[in-house]
Amino acid sequence: MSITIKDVARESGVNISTVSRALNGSYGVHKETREHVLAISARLDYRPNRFARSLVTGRSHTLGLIITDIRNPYFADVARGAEDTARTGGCDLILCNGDWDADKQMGYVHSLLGKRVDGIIMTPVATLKRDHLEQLTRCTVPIVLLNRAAPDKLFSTVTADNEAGGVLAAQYLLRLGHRRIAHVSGSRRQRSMTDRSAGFSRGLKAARSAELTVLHNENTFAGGYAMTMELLRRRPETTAIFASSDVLAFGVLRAMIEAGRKVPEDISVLGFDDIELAGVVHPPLTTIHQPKYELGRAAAEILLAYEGDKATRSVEHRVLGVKLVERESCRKLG
Amino acid sequence: MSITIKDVARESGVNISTVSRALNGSYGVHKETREHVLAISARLDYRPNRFARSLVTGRSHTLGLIITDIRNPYFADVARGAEDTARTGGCDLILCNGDWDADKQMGYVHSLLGKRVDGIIMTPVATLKRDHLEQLTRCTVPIVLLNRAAPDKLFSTVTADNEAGGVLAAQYLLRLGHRRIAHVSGSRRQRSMTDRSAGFSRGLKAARSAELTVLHNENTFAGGYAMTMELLRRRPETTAIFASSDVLAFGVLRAMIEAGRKVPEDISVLGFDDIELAGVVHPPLTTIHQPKYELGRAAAEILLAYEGDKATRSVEHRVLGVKLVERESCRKLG
DNA sequence: CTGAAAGCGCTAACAG
DNA sequence: CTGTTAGCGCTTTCAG
Repeated sequence: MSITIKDVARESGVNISTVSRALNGSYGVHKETREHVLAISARLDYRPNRFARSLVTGRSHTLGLIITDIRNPYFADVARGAEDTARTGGCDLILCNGDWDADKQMGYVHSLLGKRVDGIIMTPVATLKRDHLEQLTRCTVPIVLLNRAAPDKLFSTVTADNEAGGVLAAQYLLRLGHRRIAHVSGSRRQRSMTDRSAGFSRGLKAARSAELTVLHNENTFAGGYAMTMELLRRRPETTAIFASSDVLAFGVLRAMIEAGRKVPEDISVLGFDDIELAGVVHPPLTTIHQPKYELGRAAAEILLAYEGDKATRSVEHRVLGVKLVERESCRKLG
Repeated sequence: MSITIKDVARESGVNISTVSRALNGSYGVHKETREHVLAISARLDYRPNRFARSLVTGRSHTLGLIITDIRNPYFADVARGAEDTARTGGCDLILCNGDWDADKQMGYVHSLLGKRVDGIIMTPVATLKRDHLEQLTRCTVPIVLLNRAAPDKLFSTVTADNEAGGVLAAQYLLRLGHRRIAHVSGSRRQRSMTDRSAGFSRGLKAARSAELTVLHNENTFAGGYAMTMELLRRRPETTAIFASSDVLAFGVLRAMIEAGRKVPEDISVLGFDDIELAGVVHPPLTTIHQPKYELGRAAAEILLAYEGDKATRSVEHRVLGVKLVERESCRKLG
């Protein structure tokens, strides 16, 4: 058995409550007493049992993060932002990979609830049913939803301004003189994807002469590749492609290489996300930067703020800005 | 306040100890009683307080994972393997980003110790001093070291067979007919890097005529780029480069593009790790595959096994095999 | 098979 | 400023 507050108390010749006070820095302990206690507990390598503390305080100093898969670089960034911030606020972060599986996600929620985490950050999968959401609303711990634009009255949300990013993409391509444009995107059921597409369409409307071809497939390298192959067949005259994610754009790039079309000489490619490798592929990908790290940070901040005053647990919605990062995959036409 | 075991007991008209037994499946509860209790607790949406339980059982059902940065895709894979396995064993995983900072790492260790985690997986930074290591040996919880070949008597370790990977790389390049070979690597202070280099040198010795140029720099994209630029100046006759990591290899690839040297036509490039993007860059990178996910899994497995019998906590060392993955960045000479 | 009771280690009133 | 005491919610003997 490890050493407890009693040992420290006995060793320093004071009562356990004095030890507790000395360690927690509450006022009302004589300076010398405190220092003595601190010295003893350091010597004994005393480590307060967080369970015992949490049992009485009701706070675990732990946050839960439920994402789909940490191997997705996007979520790794988010996780890092959340962990750094949680740590600053004295909290640990429990990592949960939900894998697009609604039941698995809900299983994590329940597990975290059992651990009495102080808050949960989650990227809800689109397949989360009303029933599930209702369960969430009944939760006693605060939940922050990531990448869910729908401004719920029940949960706080943090999301990138996907629609504005779509508009930005459109404006940029138009400015470069492109008119025969294609858009490859992921699942129509994922809000972040559809918002980008909506913004893009809206942005293109500014130019009457623009022609837009839209394709959907899964949001993966393979999906981007497949859509591009189809596009080259159906619309070989296309001069620019906007992909809803960098991963999709990588698939586009790969397809272009195989089709012998040079980027950006023959065709421009624009991505979304700005994951680290966007700057590494060839050609370096011009893309819409999304503040991934900051997304995680913002979510954790909201949760930490709740900890301060449990009373005023008002719902909050943060939308973080996006921006264009010009590299070398797009060029001015003509 | 959330609902407790007392509420369930009262509602089902039995004693709390009966509820506890019914829920924990221990024998000695009448079938009907158990079912009744289970029904009630489900209706009440009862969630046992894990703190209270842990306080008495002494087990937290939580593992800690200390890595340098989850944004490194390599660690994301490891983390995923560890999380999946921990979860299977009924444990949560606390994520800690230690950032190559020995003090930060030790801070995490102490924090996790306070939380009474059941075990810690860590990638010890090379700068961890003897003093730090001694602190670790005094820990009451089991610690598994990742990527630390030195077979300690004090800690269990899990590592990829880096040296064998280096040998594999040498044999492959020799088989392709290369003789003027370069090797770009990361810090000389990182064991996983030096093991790869050692294996590579040893493997090359098989061919008397082989000439080897070795360069060191930081293990990043930029490092690989810089070393390649220098190499092209100093040894333009080189026909093949072995990089100690895929990230380094990406830097090499980039430098080649800028220098107008075609891969693999003009020069072959071989990586190490097989991160996901190795197959996506152009040309797809031939590399030594390292079982990242399995590394995380193995580490978690060791910890979970300890949980079973705390008595037989024998130190264990696992070395996982590596293999060559041929893609398109190397070619046969002549 | 079930109930009563003793803690696990700590914090937080309440006295002194 | 410091000691006493009563729990936090749960598991686990020990009786019955």
